[in-house]
Amino acid sequence: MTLAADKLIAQITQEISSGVLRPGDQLEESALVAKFGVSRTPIREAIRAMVGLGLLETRPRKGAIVRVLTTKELLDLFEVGAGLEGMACRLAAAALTQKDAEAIEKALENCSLAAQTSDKVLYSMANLEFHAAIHAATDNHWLIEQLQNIGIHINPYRSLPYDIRGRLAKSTEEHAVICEAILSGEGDKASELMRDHIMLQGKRLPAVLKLLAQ
Amino acid sequence: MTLAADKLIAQITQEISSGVLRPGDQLEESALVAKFGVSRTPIREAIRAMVGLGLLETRPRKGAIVRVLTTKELLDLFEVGAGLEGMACRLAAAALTQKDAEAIEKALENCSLAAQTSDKVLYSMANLEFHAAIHAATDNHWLIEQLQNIGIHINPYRSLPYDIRGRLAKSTEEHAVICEAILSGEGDKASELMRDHIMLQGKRLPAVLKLLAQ
DNA sequence: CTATTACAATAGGTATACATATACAACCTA
DNA sequence: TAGGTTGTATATGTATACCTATTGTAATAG
Repeated sequence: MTLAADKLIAQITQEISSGVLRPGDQLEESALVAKFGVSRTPIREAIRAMVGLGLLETRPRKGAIVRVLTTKELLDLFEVGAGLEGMACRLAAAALTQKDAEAIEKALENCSLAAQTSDKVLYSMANLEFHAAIHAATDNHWLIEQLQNIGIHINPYRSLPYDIRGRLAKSTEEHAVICEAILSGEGDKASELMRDHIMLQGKRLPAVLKLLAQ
Repeated sequence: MTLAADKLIAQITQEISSGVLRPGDQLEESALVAKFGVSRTPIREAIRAMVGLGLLETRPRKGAIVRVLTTKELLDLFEVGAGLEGMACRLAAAALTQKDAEAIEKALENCSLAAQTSDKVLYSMANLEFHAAIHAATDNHWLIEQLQNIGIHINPYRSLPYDIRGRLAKSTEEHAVICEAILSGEGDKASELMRDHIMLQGKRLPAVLKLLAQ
């Protein structure tokens, strides 16, 4: 027996993350009423919750739009994300269990396979799996939540980051070194490697944004 | 013309942060209706927004309570907070302006003065000022938001952390070393010092929680 | 005396009605 | 013809009514 608002939050979040809803898009309550077949009350509750999560923004009497991030804000977000991903590596190295280690290695293997076949969609999934495996290994739920939230925010802006020739193989190599550092307990080293790994993508962000703006 | 829900969010957040509302306290909608003189609609909107912010939690048909953090969750929160505070130092060292430097030094001086007079309330304020000055110097608004949110969460649990003899002076010393590292551009060093500085308080958290539980 | 069930009261979940501000368009005036 | 003002339509903000699930209490049965 889930609440109507919770279902709406999940659905709308998914649409934002997947790019169906794009930054700046207006969310008209009446349209959502028609679309989801519920009254305005749960719609408005979902909207307010997502404002709290930073996914939407509202202006009085102007309704809700999907939050638009400036290039500066996105770079800030990347910076924090890179730092948190690094932190995750450090904590993972310190708290690693056998199960965690196996999950990370499995994900790394999937990355490798996807990179060999140059399958971008598959690689994207394996990439997420790799990072998620590290997150899980931290055993720090607050950190995991923050990283998930940042992922939702960043996702719409990284539609085509893997188009650069040879990037898949390079990225997998970086993953391998990070994985090795975590498994050997070198938390600080893994942390810095991961931060650099993420910031590398952040550096390309302005170019990606230019493409998306066209 | 601010929205009713926004005012409610600010008010209730303040009450949580200041300890008027304690973790686990029930927020009855009818009581809030009576207290604030608005209808249930904006009340519920405020509640949902604060759920998104992580300050409240709701169970279906059971309404909202102030989010209760287990000791584990609080330690996780401290860990992330320490990491982000460290990150703030690193970024501050990299982006420091003259104005920022002066603000940090001013705050450090206030810490020193408060420590000399052993004024715990004054020290608490100066301490916040010191950290806020570093946050501002990062020029990373996302990071600042996260740190503020974590502060709101941690605040209710640190009512009496400065009772340990000599802690004020010691803490100020640590601040001084951190300040020096930032001002001299040693970001990584400042980052680690700050992380240790925060984690030191985190280590004492279980003891503090035991006191609060009595 | 205790345990279980049923009923009632209460509080949250949803729908809808009402109020108001904003935006757009049309018309009037200069 | 251009600009401003006014009116109307629409969408958001707020209030309230209705419904349902949960909880507590009381009564009855074992």
